[in-house]
Amino acid sequence: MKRRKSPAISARKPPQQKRSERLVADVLEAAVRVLAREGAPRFTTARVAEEAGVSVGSLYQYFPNKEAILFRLQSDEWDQTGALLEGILAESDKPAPDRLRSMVSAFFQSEREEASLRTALEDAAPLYRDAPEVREHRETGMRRLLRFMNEALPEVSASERSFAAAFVMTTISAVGKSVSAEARSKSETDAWALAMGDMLCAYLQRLVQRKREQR
Amino acid sequence: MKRRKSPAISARKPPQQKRSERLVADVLEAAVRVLAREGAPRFTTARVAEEAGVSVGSLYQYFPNKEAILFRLQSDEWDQTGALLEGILAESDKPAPDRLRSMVSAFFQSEREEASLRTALEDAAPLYRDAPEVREHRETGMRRLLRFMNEALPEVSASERSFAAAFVMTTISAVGKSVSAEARSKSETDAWALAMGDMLCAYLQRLVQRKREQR
Amino acid sequence: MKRRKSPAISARKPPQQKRSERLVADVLEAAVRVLAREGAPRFTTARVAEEAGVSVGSLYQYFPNKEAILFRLQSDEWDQTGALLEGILAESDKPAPDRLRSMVSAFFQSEREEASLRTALEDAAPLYRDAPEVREHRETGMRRLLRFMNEALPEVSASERSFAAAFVMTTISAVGKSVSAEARSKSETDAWALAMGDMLCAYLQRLVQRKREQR
Amino acid sequence: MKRRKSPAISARKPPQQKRSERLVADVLEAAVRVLAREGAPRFTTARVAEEAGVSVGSLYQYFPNKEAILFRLQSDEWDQTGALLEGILAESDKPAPDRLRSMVSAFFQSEREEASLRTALEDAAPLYRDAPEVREHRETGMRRLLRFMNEALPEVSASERSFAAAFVMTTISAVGKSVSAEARSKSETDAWALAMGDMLCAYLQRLVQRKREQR
DNA sequence: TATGAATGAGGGTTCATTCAT
DNA sequence: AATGAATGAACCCTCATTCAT
Repeated sequence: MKRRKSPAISARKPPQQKRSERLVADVLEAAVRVLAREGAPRFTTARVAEEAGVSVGSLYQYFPNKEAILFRLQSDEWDQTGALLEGILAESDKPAPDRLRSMVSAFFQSEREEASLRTALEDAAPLYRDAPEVREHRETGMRRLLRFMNEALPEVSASERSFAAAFVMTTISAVGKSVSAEARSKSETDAWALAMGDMLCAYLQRLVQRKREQR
Repeated sequence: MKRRKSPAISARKPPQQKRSERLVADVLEAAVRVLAREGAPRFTTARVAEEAGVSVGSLYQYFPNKEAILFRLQSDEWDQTGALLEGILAESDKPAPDRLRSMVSAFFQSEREEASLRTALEDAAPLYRDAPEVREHRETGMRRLLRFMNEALPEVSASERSFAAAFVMTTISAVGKSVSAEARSKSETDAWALAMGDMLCAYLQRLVQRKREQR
Repeated sequence: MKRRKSPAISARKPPQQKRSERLVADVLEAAVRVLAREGAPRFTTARVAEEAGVSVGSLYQYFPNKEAILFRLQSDEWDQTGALLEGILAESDKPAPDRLRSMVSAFFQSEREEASLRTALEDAAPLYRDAPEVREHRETGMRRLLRFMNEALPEVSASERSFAAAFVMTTISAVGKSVSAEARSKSETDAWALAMGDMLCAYLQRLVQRKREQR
Repeated sequence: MKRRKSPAISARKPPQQKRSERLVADVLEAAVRVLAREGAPRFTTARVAEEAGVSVGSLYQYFPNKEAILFRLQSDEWDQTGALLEGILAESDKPAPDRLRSMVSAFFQSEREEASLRTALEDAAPLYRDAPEVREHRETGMRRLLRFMNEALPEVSASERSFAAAFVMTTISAVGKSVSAEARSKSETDAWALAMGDMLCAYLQRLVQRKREQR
């Protein structure tokens, strides 16, 4: 596919006054509602502005374009979830497998709770996906997981650990999306999280065993 | 998210004549090229018609709307891949785990090979996702996998098997998408397929062991 | 000044049918009216379409963008005037100075006759000025004038002749614009043409004399 | 073309305080930079204000609208160049033709030196052209040139002199614009000034000769 | 049956100007 | 006096779909 322009996506200016902060917050909340209610294809700046009770002009004073709003939504979400998951992975008093399971469960539930928003954001991904800012988020996430992996798989070589981290991250995040897309109930989501936890622990354990057998 | 109109998506009329079949095929091939070359947002009926060397009018004789073309593309793809994977899973002379691994590998590679098309189709998913026909495909896929699971996990209860099938299917398909989206090399894709095979086998094995321990 | 994108400006497709030709003609005529009536800043595709009794969509089927309409207007005008002037300059039975004077007069009058259009087109020049097609027109004009100069100034060196041609061309065209901009009466325009003719002839004569004195 | 509203264009209030003068000067300098850097279509009040380090509100305290800024730029330029040229034309110890040539040269060079600004101002002309203040400038210029003509062509009738002045003025100014638009080098500009000087002198001389022959 | 011209609502974005603070 | 947030009409352009030929 031809690479298409991916225009600036970062916030146009940092809201400096109370008034502006309120406006930015209003816009973002309105965006969430529009996205969830109307879906990605009907997510337009005009609709967001109207929903926010604000003029389009004002909206464009704080977001350089439509993509920026979506990216901001996604970015905020990543930040929140990221912090949550990091907290879980860092509880060093618990055994590593338990932490992994908890993390998966927390992640799946958080995806499920705002399923319609998640799906819509996913649909809108083509609009912000190519921005360089996205990389950073991904890398931050990777660093967090890697820190956990270093602790959980000390015997395994660095390169293998690195691969495992990428593999686990992709798997969790991809399956998480699917779980939210199918909008299952809380208990059903738990079942999925359990299975995923099982599977990942089995995988990590196998990595360790293999290492031991090599000696 | 509000359920939006999901207009008819099935072919408008079964192509009854050689001429028509040719036309439908031309359109679909053109659609693939347009999608891969221009991406989902620039996938328009006009462009497809032009690429196919056909008039828009003719195109609308055989497809009720744009979504129908996309759905047909996806549908054909599902049919093909489904058949391929079923073939692999059904090779009853090989051990089940080997078959599972082969299947994952075949699937990941097929996703990778037409990555740009896959990504574009994924981007266009909101346009056809809500159609009822999609369910059928999913169910067909499930049936196939279930048949394999019955054979691979005979000791496990039917309900557990059913869940495992859904879980495995979702995981493979979700991660497969990610793999194609990142457009990795053949060898890198192999590494991912290997890891995924490992992980799934570990998971299934664990299901069996747990059953045995319960006795 | 930073160079800004100058998107394609040539006709989108050659009108192939009677119907289309009619449409293109209607649009161009409407464009002339809009330009003359409302001025360059209010020259919008919507207004042109409405004036032409045509939908915007149709307009965009034959012109890739607004600039293209303006360029086409200018281009047609250049073609017409160019042919007219070439005819005058090529009347080899008349003395060269007479031809030059006739040419200036014809040019000034043609500029005056559609003064408001000319002014508006001039105002819109920034929109099409950077297109490569414009160069061609200028070069065609230069070639024509140069042919005349070769005949009128045989004694003068080629490089001097070339410079003189550029100089004469720029002068006539620049002053012609001013004349039309000030929308003078026919007789006043004649006076200006006369003066310009005098001046140019004096200039050319001086070039020749200087050459002779060098010998 | 319909006469469109030409809103007040003169400075909103005479800057009475040092602070205000500074602000007006800052805005004008910023305007020059914006115009030269971004071109006429991107010349916006917001950009000018930002470049000047001033709020839009302040800007509107001293200029009633965008056009006023542009007009002021043009006006200042006219004043400056006018004074320069008058100085040259008034050097009564030199022969008239020499003065005329010097004047042309000075004018062409001054146009060339700030070519991008000149072009942009020219592009913006539709915005301020219709203002009555423009007439005054033109008339001031005419008075200056006329004074020179009276001295250079004493034998010629007043009406003829008057016409000649208008003709010379228009020619120089029109061709000057073209020269700056094509952004030639200093030496090339000199060549053009030389030719223009030659031509104008030949023209004036011819006027005189014709007068003498009439006697 | 095939064509492709025609439609026009709707999309994203800009900008001159005002006015509450 | 100075600020700069807010406005919203207006702009250019696209595209799914129809229908006269």
